[in-house]
Amino acid sequence: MNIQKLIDKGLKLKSYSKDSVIYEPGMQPRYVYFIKLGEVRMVTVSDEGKEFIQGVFKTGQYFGEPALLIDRPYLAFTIANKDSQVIAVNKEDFFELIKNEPDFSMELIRTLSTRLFYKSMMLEELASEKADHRLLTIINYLLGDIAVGENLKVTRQELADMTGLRVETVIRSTKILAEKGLIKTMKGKIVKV
Amino acid sequence: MNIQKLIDKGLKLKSYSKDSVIYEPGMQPRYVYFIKLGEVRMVTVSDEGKEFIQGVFKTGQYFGEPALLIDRPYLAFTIANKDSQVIAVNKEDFFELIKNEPDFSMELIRTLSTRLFYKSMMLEELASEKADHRLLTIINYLLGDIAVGENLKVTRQELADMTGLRVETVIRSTKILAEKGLIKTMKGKIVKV
DNA sequence: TCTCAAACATGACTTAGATCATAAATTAGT
DNA sequence: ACTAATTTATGATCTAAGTCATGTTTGAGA
Repeated sequence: MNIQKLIDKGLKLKSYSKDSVIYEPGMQPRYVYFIKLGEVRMVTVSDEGKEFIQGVFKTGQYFGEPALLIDRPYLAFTIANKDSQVIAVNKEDFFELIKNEPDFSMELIRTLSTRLFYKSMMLEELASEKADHRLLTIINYLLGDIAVGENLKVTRQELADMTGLRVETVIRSTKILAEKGLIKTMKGKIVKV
Repeated sequence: MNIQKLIDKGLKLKSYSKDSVIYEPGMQPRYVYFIKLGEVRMVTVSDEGKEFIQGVFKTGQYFGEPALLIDRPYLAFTIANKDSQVIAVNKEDFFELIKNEPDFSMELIRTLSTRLFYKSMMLEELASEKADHRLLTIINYLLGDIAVGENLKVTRQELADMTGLRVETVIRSTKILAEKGLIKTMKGKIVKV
């Protein structure tokens, strides 16, 4: 979906400063959010305060549709990772978009499928595999996005919040993976080889 | 989607006997499967042989689209839970369906959203919560589908395979939940109150 | 280049849930 | 109604990962 098109339609652009909350669990969904600029993380928080990163959304991507489409309160927080500008598209406009822009509708179906695929993979990992395997799987997944020689701009804490492990475990496990030669690290950072 | 319509179009009806495999991990997707009659489970299996139930699909539902839509090999097995009849719709026909049947396209978007919602919920559970909480969450989820007084036709093993726990743990935990009055059991079966 | 906060590291101890073994209760098929 | 096969049950260990405590390294901003 072309963001400019949405702006042309007169839809409102909202700004969120780093770490501000866009929506939180329990709220009734009213908008789908298209990111014009910035980055947003979607996290669920357990009763004991443990965070789990459900996803990260970047410039050009959108989030919040599933809850809106099936009309159920949000499960997660979405929080700006950086100062961000988003366009909030209300329900009616979003349904219009699906109806009248067949390309968008197809694109949405693909996006949802991709996310579903990722979640299925992670579910399998969390349900069945132990720390090392779990870690290696997301590391490889994240490495897919970057170029050889680059390093992952992700902290151990973030890896922990994506795998359901604790920082200490992630630290110990990455060390083991590096020793086994399954990943390469430089000054703590994980680099693509 | 109306199954009869698909049959009228001359699409082939395939039969699978209980426990036969419809597709397995690694295969390149060629069809989307509409269930005319029966029931199918989608399971991933870890290296150590542990099964995880990704989903269960019943008469009138369809499965296998995400992999086909994003053109990635299947992650899971799908296996007939009962003798089943399914219509295999090939890629071209499926894309036709999305393009030419706006109702179907909307329905598909909603279906994908619902599954995404369920997976997000389960991910949060597996990543952060302990056995009892995890179990109670799927039990309540499953109870949503049945009437008061009815009991869940799910074995402890199946609950284990949905939560990533082991049978013994599920057995011990259900007992605890029943003692706490959070669920009700009769002759081992969990009943809706 | 110095300082402070964030991120990484490591050891010691605890624990939830896995594993293994064995038995009782249900259910299904004849 | 009777056997065989599932499914549920329970006790005794074992272990991966969590927890807690206390460093050390790295990097961002003055």
